[in-house]
Amino acid sequence: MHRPSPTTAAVPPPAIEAHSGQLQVDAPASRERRSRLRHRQLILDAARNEFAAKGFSGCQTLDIALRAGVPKANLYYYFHTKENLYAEVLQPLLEPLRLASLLLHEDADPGPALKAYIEARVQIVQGFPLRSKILCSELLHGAQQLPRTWRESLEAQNRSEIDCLRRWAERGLIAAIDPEHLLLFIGAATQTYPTLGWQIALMNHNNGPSAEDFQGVAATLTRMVLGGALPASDSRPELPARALAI
Amino acid sequence: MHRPSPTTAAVPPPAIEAHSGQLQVDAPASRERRSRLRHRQLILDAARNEFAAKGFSGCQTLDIALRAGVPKANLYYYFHTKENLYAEVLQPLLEPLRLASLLLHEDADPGPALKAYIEARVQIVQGFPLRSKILCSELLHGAQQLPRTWRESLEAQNRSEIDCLRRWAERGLIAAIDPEHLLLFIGAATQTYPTLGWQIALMNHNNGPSAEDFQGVAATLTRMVLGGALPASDSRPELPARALAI
DNA sequence: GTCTATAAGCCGATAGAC
DNA sequence: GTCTATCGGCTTATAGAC
Repeated sequence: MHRPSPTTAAVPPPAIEAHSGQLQVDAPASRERRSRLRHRQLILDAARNEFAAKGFSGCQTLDIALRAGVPKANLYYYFHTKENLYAEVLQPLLEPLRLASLLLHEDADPGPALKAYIEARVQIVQGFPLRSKILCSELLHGAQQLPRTWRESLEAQNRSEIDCLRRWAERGLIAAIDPEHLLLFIGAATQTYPTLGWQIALMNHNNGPSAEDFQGVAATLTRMVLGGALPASDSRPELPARALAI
Repeated sequence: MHRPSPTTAAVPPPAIEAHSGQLQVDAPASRERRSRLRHRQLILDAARNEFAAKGFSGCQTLDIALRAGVPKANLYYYFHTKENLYAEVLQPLLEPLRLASLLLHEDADPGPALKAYIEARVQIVQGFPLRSKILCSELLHGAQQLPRTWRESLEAQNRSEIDCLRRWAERGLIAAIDPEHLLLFIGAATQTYPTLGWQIALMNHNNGPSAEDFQGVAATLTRMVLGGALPASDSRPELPARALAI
């Protein structure tokens, strides 16, 4: 597309923002205004957790209100509908996903670009674990609850990424792996933690994945993708592409 | 509950069983008995599709009944509750998953065992695409709708697989990749198709993934796992495990 | 066994007092 | 802006005729 080459990190802002919302940023506002923001944020936080735990149709607005510690009507005062609340919860995910997608462009060097892309995707999951989980569930069911524009945007990103990988493969820069497979694979793997968080709870870490876990995900995934996707540099076992199937 | 056990169709045979239910296999049964089985199967087929499309709480029993072409009450006559119907839909997945899990045992040769495991997992997804999707969504939300025994069984399998990988790593038979990461990774990737089927619909194939697609998944995944998980046979780029992280 | 008609209660959303 | 009390519709499940 049109990108100044993937230097180091990818997605700029999302660093922490894991659980509690941002503090009130503007000082001069009146007490009412601050309260308004705070209540909105309380509800958004509660909604994020409830949606992540039970899905859109699996959770109730009453539960969200109870978790937020506000009356249910308050929730409708601020967000009007359950769908709106859902969309606002997911909102912060869109821009980082778009930026990550831009890392895969035809003129980039596949190795560093894939590495940066994987790191960006992992960072998104690390920075927005619950929202990533919600989005995963949403895609799983056809994104029926997503605003049309969001859905179209995500579709376009996906097409662009596939095109990039396909051209790389045509030019012999990466192995002739189906671009769809590679991409779905990266997407599935980076979303591994929010997706299969249920299994993770069984493991040694009981308080959710740590920073080291995410480092491990990025390292493992990058290693596997680069090991499998880049053309064989020298003599590797060289598995015949079809020999393993079914 | 109180059912005379569905004689023919149960758990053992599931070989194909992709979409439509099996035909009536036993000849001598009375017409009523056949009709009973056929109606049960009609409902199960409809339920599988509805649950896969919208999730447990996202779909309604009325929709299932309409899709099956039977009155809603019929559905409750056969399955009593929505939960029961859900569990019966998922049932055929359990034994294949257990068998696949058994492929990872400490005494096996890691390379062939991992290859066989991946193929088994991919075959499960290929043989039961909708059920796999349903189970994925179920795990995503904490398996809250699964019978307790099923949940415990899946947990035990997961622990066993992790233990196997850990011992292999301790003995130097595979690279020192976190077993959890490798397993989650394989699970996420094999479930790629049912998980992200929505994105796949955007691609060249509009009628769902073909047998070639599944071959490609198994090949790609095996190549990546073996390329990344097995100890470097000779001189490979050799990415330092932590250099890539964040 | 099959199906219509309805019960029971849950849940998103709102009216309206404060 | 906040909250209680409640509506109205939807959804699981059943009663009871056939």
